[in-house]
Amino acid sequence: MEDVNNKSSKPFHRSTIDDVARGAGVSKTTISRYLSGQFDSLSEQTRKRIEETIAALKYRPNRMARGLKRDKSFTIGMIVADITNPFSTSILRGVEDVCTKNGYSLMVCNTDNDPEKEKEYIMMLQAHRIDGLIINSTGQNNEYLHELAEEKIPIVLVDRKAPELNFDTVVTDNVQATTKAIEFFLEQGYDRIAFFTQPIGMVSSRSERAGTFQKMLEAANHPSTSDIYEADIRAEGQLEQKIDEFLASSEGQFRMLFAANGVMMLKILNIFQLKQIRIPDDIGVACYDDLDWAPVIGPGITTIAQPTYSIGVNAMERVLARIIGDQSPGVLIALPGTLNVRGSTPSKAGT
Amino acid sequence: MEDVNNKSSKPFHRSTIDDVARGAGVSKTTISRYLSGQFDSLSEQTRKRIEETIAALKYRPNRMARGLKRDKSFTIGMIVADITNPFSTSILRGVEDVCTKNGYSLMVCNTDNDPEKEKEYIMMLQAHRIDGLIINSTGQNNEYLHELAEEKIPIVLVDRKAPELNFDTVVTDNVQATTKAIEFFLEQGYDRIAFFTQPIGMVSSRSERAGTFQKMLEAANHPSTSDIYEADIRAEGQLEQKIDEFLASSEGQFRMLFAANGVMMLKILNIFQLKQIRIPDDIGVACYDDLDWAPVIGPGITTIAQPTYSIGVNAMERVLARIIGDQSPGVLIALPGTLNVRGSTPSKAGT
DNA sequence: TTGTATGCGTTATCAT
DNA sequence: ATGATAACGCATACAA
Repeated sequence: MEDVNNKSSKPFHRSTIDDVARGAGVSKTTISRYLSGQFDSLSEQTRKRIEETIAALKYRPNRMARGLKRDKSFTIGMIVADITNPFSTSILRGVEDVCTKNGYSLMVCNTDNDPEKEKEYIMMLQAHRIDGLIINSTGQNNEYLHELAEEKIPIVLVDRKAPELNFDTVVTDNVQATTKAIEFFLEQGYDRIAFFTQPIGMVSSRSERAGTFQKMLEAANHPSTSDIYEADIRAEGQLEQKIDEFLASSEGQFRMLFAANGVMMLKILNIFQLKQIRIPDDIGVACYDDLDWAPVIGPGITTIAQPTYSIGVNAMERVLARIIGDQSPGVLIALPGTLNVRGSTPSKAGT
Repeated sequence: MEDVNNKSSKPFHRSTIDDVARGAGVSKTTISRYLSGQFDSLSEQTRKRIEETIAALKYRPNRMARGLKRDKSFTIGMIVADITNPFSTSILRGVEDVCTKNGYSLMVCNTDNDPEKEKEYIMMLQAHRIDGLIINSTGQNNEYLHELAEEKIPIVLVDRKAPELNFDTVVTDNVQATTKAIEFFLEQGYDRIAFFTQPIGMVSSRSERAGTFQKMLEAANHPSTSDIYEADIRAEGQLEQKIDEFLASSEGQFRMLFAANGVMMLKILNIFQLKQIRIPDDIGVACYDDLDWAPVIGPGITTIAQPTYSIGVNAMERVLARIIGDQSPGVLIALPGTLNVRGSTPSKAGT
């Protein structure tokens, strides 16, 4: 069996533009012209000869060399808070498709919502001279983002706004989506509605969702105006404690729990299961993110589908627009969410 | 508000090693020494001056230039069949963590199991002069992979073997994991066990799982020896048809369905839900991949947890080993899976 | 239609 | 302990 890993066998020579030039009997300038598709300044003859030589030599232009010369890496950086979250990967898919179609490669970085990691990644991507950055930011590194922006590198914010930065931003229209959901919940006649979210902090998507929740319940003069529960799902026991709080305070009432994202919903459902709390008999539930398990759990979980793939596509399209010279002020793109009603949110009347 | 996107404002100058040299009043060679950590050949004085200058100028070494010179990009390529599958992202997490710790960046590519896309990505990564490749291959592009290997680029196969390639390979120990699961199913006393898989083709993980299933049932003289169903989950109606087939043929028997991966399991559960087939009353189920919904669906779904994160870590560690010179023949690392028994697979006796 | 020469931002070799 | 210079692989201005 051939030992493909033996580095010492022969000091492998990767062919360069010079090799191709020599092989085709022309200058490297001519090869370069071929590579950049300037076929009209090439004779049919030489063009064919170049083609053959490239194939024979298995020549692949070195992107680093090209990038160095043209000051363009043809790679895009993407920083996500949690690559494990289907929300992120779906956006990633959208970004990737647009990248590929336009000849860009994608460098993916996962921060676990850790500002320190995020900072490291920003600097690393900067060192790679990325041509654009799509980021689901923690909001703690605006200084470094701003530095990137000063270098004329297009930056697009995803899922989280940062008005002070004036970057292009692509998000779900959280006010619209939340409004639609709450309207429905109110119609169903719930006496108590709990909103469960991860710590709101400065994360715009969280504050918009919680804010809309509160405003609407106030407007409806609903008893649950302050039933907003913040819990760090990584902190042992914290979520369960908040759940117990709500369950105790709403004992016997027609109630539901609205989770601000799919991952949190799943954690909550786990806890419910341990406590033998039944859905929707003991409590109704609904959440953001229409993940693939939603139809299958219990009576089906009511969800708000976010236009994730589309968010990715739009984000990358903004990057491209900036690259080709768009200099207008930062644009905000808010894409509508969709409410999927399932069995987990019955009406008080009994439909 | 400052217009950070206005490219024409001032022709931004990104500082280079020359700027730093000038600023610190030394030669670029000295700066280069500093950058590569050769502090023992630098006076305390100049070292501090360089440090200050770098900070003042916000200098970031250009990785393309460095890569060009040293013939090393410090980036790793990762090609996955489906980034949307939690199985993939979990591996990705492992790969990423090891990358970051060692100063490597990660280029992520998603093929949708399309050999053509895969080929494009391989060539693109080659053009970037990646220092290593981790790939969940379709198996249709061995020619190009081999070409990469000839260029002494370490390649690690993940989840799928390709013995003819002699690459390092990291997988779940499918025989071990499947054996453990089937032993359990047999103990539970099922009269019929269906194995549902995506088209086996040349994918080693699929064939090993199906093969082990078949061998074990034969050894046990079990009636389900040929209850192996292949279905393309993207083909409309195909999965449902196979399900109907099995349901009809096993009517009234104590039976279960074993799905070869989590995504497929979810599709099947969807179909069961539509048909109002109850778990485990009408049929038991189990699957590969211990995804986060498993404990929460129905009575809890029995699963085989794959050591995904660890697969990623091991894969990247193999890449690093090759980079620092390991020239031994391709290594196979088979990591054990874990059986998680839940309510979806009751015993005939009634436990 | 084709070629020559220079430079992109680094590192490495050889001096001093 | 520090510098001058060449070279990495390519694109571009300028010539021919």
